[in-house]
Amino acid sequence: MKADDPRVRRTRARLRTAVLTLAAEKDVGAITVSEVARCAGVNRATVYLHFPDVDALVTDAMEEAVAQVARAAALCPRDAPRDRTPEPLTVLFGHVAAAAPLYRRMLGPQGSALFVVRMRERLTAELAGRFAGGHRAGGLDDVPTETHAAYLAGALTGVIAHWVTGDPPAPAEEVALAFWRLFRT
Amino acid sequence: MKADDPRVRRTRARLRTAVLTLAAEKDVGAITVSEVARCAGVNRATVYLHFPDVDALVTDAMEEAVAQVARAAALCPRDAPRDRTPEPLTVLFGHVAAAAPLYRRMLGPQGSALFVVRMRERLTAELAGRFAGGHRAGGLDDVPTETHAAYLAGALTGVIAHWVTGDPPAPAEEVALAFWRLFRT
DNA sequence: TTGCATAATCAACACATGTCGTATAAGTTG
DNA sequence: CAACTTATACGACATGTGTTGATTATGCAA
Repeated sequence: MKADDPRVRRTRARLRTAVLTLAAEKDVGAITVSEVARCAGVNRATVYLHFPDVDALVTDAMEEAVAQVARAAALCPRDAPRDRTPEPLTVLFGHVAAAAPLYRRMLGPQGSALFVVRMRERLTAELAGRFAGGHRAGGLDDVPTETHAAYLAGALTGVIAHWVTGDPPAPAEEVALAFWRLFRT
Repeated sequence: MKADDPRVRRTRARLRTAVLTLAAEKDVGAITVSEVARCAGVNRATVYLHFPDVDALVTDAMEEAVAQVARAAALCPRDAPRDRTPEPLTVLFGHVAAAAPLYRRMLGPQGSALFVVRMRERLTAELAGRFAGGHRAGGLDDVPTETHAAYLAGALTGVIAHWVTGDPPAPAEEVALAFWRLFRT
């Protein structure tokens, strides 16, 4: 199955659009393969030619969102002042706030384990790359890079999950700064 | 549905045992309601009287494991020496190592979002309780307790997830110490 | 343009899900 | 013991899941 075949591109695009359409109007966890196929005007069996299950399908559609988060996180300069949220982090939390219903769904009990895993993996990889070679403060140079990255990726995921499921949700600015303070300590 | 009705207790116990039996011999993510009912010698419809879906069923059976992790995490004295892993943390990572296949499954792509959420929630609650009233170092007293707890709960979850999915898995003491160093920084 | 490769369709399969209404039997209370 | 409450069993239902084999059509290349 060549990814650059026009037919493949067309079908996948249709599926992605269908998922986002459905995700906007109903419980993401309740999206079914049948629905997506129907909504995309594609045969149900065809879906299985591209994705093993509905989770992969949904996650693929979310990939872009996840990538944004990961990139923004990696952009944070680690030596920025403790009491001012760095620009990329503000952007990150703003992005999550804008798509809050989606994140609430995906990170909540109805969410997708695959989504959580991908988000953490992506964050971990991005942060590990950021650490490579560079000196880390606090005598942490002997902590494995990967573990350090996983620690922070988990911390960020945890804060976001707790934030978006909060009622009422705290202001993005506030949470962003709190996270930054915790990170910079 | 009274929880102390002998019939209810019997049925739930049967279901819990059935889940653990099945989990030991096959992919946790592939456990079906039908199977559990069959294995427990209970009618399939009866399962739905107690649990909304298979995730809740599995998570219920795992509750004890999660509780252990949360309790151990909360027991860590925050002023212990930087370069020696505190006892409870050693116990915690040892416990996870012992049940590694289960955690690998539950925290991995095939895992249960509900399990992840419960684990994080439980950790967050336990840690928040630990923070209540106490003074936190590093000028973090103005960071919301809940956010701080969510940060650490996520960090721990992240490190564990990354650890148990590693191939080959790093030694428990090593990861425990790395986590402790990160926490104590 | 003609053929070839293969993506997509279609029908059908066995199985699982979640939800009924009704019947049975276990447990509780008088 | 007898009358009640209600957990469980049972059968049936519409729907979804993955998968398969045969068929149609689309895109590419000689």
